Amino acid sequence: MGTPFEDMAEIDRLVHEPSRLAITSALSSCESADFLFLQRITGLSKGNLSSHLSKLEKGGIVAISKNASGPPRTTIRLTPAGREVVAEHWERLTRLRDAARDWTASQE
Amino acid sequence: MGTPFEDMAEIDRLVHEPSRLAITSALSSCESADFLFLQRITGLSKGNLSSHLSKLEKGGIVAISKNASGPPRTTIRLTPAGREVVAEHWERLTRLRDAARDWTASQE
DNA sequence: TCCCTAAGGTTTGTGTTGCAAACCAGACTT
DNA sequence: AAGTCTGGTTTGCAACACAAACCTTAGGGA
Repeated sequence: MGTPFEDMAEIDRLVHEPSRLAITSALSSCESADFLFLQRITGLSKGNLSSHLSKLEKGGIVAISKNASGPPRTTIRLTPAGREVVAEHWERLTRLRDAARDWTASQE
Repeated sequence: MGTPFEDMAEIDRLVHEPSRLAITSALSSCESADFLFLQRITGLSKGNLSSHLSKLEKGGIVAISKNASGPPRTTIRLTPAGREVVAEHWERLTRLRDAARDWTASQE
């Protein structure tokens, strides 16, 4: 029920935001990645990356682990739930795009 | 140059926002649509729809025309430039998703 | 003619974001 | 001791999304 257009209202803005879309996409192709690696491939500043990761963590999308002793080093991975949310998000986008392509019905 | 992840930084937030993604998608499948029609299929409130349309208009994505006399009636269509921006946006998203799928290189 | 209502928008107010820039702090190196 | 690398937090601000209040024109009834 509801057009794919209405469906967009339910989109998950947590994942949809461009920087976070980049982060989750990068993570979805690997088991885990560390902070500096994510920073390099996304081009984000560390402050920015840090706050995006905090939001993703709070939302249960990623898990963050730091090694307590030794040099600071942070490892990030998608949680199983996060992996699902990300997949669902892409499916929603795909549905919308396909609907836009195929949809020529009752306009008035 | 630059990974598709970095590429996301250049995403057009004007189009990327969920409601506007729905609006532009709906418009891309038809020549033009009127205000009430867009409101029905997107499920947006009129106030909200109005402000989204204003932003899209200011950004050159859509053209808005109103019939001066008679009952109020507003017609919206994608501009040629807007059609291009929207297409480019979807291509960028597709590139990102495909990259996430295919990309298993050098994760140190 | 004068209200009344409804359609179709626009404006305003408010809380939330995203971002840059500044600051902080532990561990190694020299 | 000084410097650098790592991984952050905090602060300040401008832009945004949304809801709710407001405005305007058209037509209907008395």
